[in-house]
Amino acid sequence: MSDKKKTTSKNDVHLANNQRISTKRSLSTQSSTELNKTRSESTSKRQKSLLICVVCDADAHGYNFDAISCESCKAFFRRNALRPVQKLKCRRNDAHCDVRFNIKKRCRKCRLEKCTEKGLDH
Amino acid sequence: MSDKKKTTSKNDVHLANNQRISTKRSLSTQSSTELNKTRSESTSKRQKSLLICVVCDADAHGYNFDAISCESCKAFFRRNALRPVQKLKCRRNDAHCDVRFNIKKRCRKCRLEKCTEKGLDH
DNA sequence: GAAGCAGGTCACTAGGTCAC
DNA sequence: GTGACCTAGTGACCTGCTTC
Repeated sequence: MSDKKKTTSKNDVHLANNQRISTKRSLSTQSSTELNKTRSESTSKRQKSLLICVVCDADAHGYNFDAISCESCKAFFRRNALRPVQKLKCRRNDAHCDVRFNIKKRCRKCRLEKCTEKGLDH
Repeated sequence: MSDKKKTTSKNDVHLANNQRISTKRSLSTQSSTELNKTRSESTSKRQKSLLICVVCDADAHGYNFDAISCESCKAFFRRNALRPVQKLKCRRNDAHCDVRFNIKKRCRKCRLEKCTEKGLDH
């Protein structure tokens, strides 16, 4: 667990308030510049709800599987990461369903694809 | 899903004893901030039979299709939600049939209309 | 010790099933 | 067609490990 961290610019934190900062945890590697945000840097108190999930835009409070993600996408990805995407069926057959948090019945296939696309890594 | 959490006023729980509490689950969407109801808040033990169906006044034990509804109205709505109401015929032609649980043959059209009116959402 | 995250747990509900 | 029961998916919260 833990450390996941890799930070790529792609991992700039997407704040709910539309700011962007890079807060990747320590991890790894990429340019260290991006990773700067240390825990303390990003203000000692983790801006708990200033982050937004890269998958569904819901409030997030940190990294899960190497990406800023919310509790529900984290759980979703945990359950489905190992499942072959092909086994899932898109609700609309066009594979571009909206999977944002405010959508009632989110397409599992599209949600899983978006997780992968956004860099969630199990 | 979840714990339910969010509470919208329309979703205040209608208790049999005439109390109201809000226990909405997350449903959807609203801002996640609202979702705070914790498990314990909504009383740890969901007051299983204190709820009454908004459609037919039968005992309910939680939300179905975004409204406090009983098992039978849930099944009814699931089967008929997508059916055009116009295709149904009111048993009395006045479209105000009593659809409470103690009525023997409930008018399908009026029952479906009441479901919609009470906010059941598929 | 504090903080962050992976994984576990469990209340809750949508949808399926089936006797009637 | 109805309604009771069952099952699987969801998401909030919890637990434990790791790092600082």
